[in-house]
Amino acid sequence: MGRNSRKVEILHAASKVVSEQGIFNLTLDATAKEAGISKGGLLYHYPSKEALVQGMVEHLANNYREKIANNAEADPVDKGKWVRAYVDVTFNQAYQNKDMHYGLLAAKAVSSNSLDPIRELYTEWQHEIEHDGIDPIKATIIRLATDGIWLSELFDIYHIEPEKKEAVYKKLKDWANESD
Amino acid sequence: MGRNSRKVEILHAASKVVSEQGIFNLTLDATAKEAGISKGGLLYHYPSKEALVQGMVEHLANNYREKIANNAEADPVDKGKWVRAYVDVTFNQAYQNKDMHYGLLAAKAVSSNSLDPIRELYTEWQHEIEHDGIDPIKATIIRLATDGIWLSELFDIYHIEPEKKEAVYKKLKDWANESD
DNA sequence: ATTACTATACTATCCAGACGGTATATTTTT
DNA sequence: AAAAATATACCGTCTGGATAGTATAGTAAT
Repeated sequence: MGRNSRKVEILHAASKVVSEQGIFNLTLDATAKEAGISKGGLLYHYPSKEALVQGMVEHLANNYREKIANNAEADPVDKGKWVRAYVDVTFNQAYQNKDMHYGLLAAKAVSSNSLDPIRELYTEWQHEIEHDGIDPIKATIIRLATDGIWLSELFDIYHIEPEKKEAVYKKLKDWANESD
Repeated sequence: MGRNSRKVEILHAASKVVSEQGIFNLTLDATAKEAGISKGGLLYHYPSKEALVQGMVEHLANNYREKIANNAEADPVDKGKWVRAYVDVTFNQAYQNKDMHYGLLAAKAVSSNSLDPIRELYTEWQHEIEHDGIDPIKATIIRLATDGIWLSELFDIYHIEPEKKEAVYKKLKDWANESD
């Protein structure tokens, strides 16, 4: 219970299954096997598949929320700090650990309300971004463009060359720094 | 054979199943029932579930490609016409018929290469957008922001108020018109 | 001794795909 | 033109394998 509890390990295993074998293979058996426990053990922690997916979503939402909040807090400049935090975290941190992607896909596949924690999160961020001291429409566009990058990674649809991606990142950051 | 062939009707039925019941319920039975034919009849047209999803993806990719191309061709101003076409179609036409969404989700769920037609499509567009007479980075950002809107609709994650969405749309169009 | 956890065995359901048939054109042969 | 052959477009049933979830009998730790 004290350490990185088993429940979190199971969540990571589930993400790994989705990432390597696709949503349709996110079965209780596959997750248990990946986590190195028995199916019974898995069901002890998450009594149903839906509960497992719910756990994935809640975990990633909390993680993401914390990352962005920390990033915004650490920013010495107040104006535009939430927008910058959103851009920074999504560009630089979200890709290492793609749990966000797979959790989202799993949640979308399983049921509509399993996405509720994500909805809540986005509502919070949208509020911060619109009251961040910069033009709210411009701030929203910066955020949307960041989401666009994220979409392309999520579906693995197209790849912007690294230099181009870097240039996009720089320009978005510039905009988040401009007075208006 | 002459009219809106049965195969297309089946594709729409499959999209409807995904939209109303989620990916996990995209079964051959459910699709057949929705299309008003028997399972055997369905399998006559699409010999496997994978073939069905492949059909969905190809159909929506062709549709989308055509829409954007028509829009770009109809634009009297050459500079920025592809960017404007992308923004216009995605904002104003893609949402009515959400086949794009569900087809994409189904493809992502089924297998990696079933997304190939979409990849090809995006590669084409990216090329046009980067050679559209406006700053390629700015053009890319406009496109990414448009994708961001699309992501939010796809996952039904958050809703920007209509006036705000309209303002975003206007600003993106403005940018696509600037000389820069 | 209670809690946290594991493992095995089992049930009931679901689903993809195969298969054998039917009905109705269309084409070819005679 | 009649008969025979072929192609197209379905229908309904069956089966084998997979899967969610249950039941239960345990073990290890605190």
